[in-house]
Amino acid sequence: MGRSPCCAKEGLNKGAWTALEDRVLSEYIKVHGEGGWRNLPKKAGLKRCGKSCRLRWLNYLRPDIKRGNISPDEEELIVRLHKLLGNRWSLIAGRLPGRTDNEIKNYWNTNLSKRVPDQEAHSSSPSSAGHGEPRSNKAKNVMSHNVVRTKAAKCTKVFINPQLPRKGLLLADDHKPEDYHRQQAVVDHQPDGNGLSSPSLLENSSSSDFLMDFDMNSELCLANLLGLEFSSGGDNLFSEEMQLHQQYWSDNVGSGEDCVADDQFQPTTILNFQSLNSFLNADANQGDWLELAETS
DNA sequence: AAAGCAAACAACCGCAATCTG
DNA sequence: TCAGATTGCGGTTGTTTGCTT
Repeated sequence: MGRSPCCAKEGLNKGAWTALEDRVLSEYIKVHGEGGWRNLPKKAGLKRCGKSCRLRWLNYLRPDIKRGNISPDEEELIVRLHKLLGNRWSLIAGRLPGRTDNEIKNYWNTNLSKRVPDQEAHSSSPSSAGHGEPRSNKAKNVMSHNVVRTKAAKCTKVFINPQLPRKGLLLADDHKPEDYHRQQAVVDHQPDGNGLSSPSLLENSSSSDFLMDFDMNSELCLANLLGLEFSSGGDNLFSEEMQLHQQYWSDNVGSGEDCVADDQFQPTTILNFQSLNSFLNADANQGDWLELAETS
């Protein structure tokens, strides 16, 4: 019943890897490079499943891996990223050079999940079920209820239409009302040294809608983001809005709440409607006010 | 010293996403 | 376009290690 195994199990080694197996795998990958995991064991002469080889390489044998001694800074970053992203270990690991998703996951489950406030542990960490609950409790991965998440997409622009009492923000392209007139002024962006944008006014229009491009560099480390500030581009029509966004980001992104980036941390801005409501003094519903405009 | 227990961590498994022919 | 193959991710489990009694 069920799906067939990923590879034939007969005669394959399981359990801990030996030093010899490690050496064989490392040597093989040095020569042939990563990839082709399914056939790798046969070619390398290992009695292991391809998945097992991949895991062993990625988590332990790769030369650029740091292991153990997670620093307080890293720890803090893990906590914040987890609050932001939930149990998306690979994404979290991607922000911590040299750390693997498995290590971070283990570290979280054995150390951090016990320390973070109950509220968070329960809302975003299914594996926090480790608090005395049986291991067989197969909690599925559930995102924090207050985190909005989308498919990965390069989304950089948030449109705000103040004419719809601070809730007119746009819907995703698919759902945009036909009568919507995008008369926004356009705020251009000039990436600064942090890879962030420094919006500047390009064009104005009779409407006070505007477009802001956060343009976070895909390589931007969250550590940079946590302390980010927008430059408002001087006194202009949009200063107030800029300040609101700056306030939002420093209040919420900075603390890791109610905001999430896409899978590659590509330029994506997703604003939780409750948070936005609170600072826009609006009463929007999800989908009422937010648009992520795909730019690629 | 030994048994019991819990914590830590390495590895496995199933599923989903992505790739490829 | 689609089905099968492959890869990657995250939850779970098994084993080892260290502490306590």
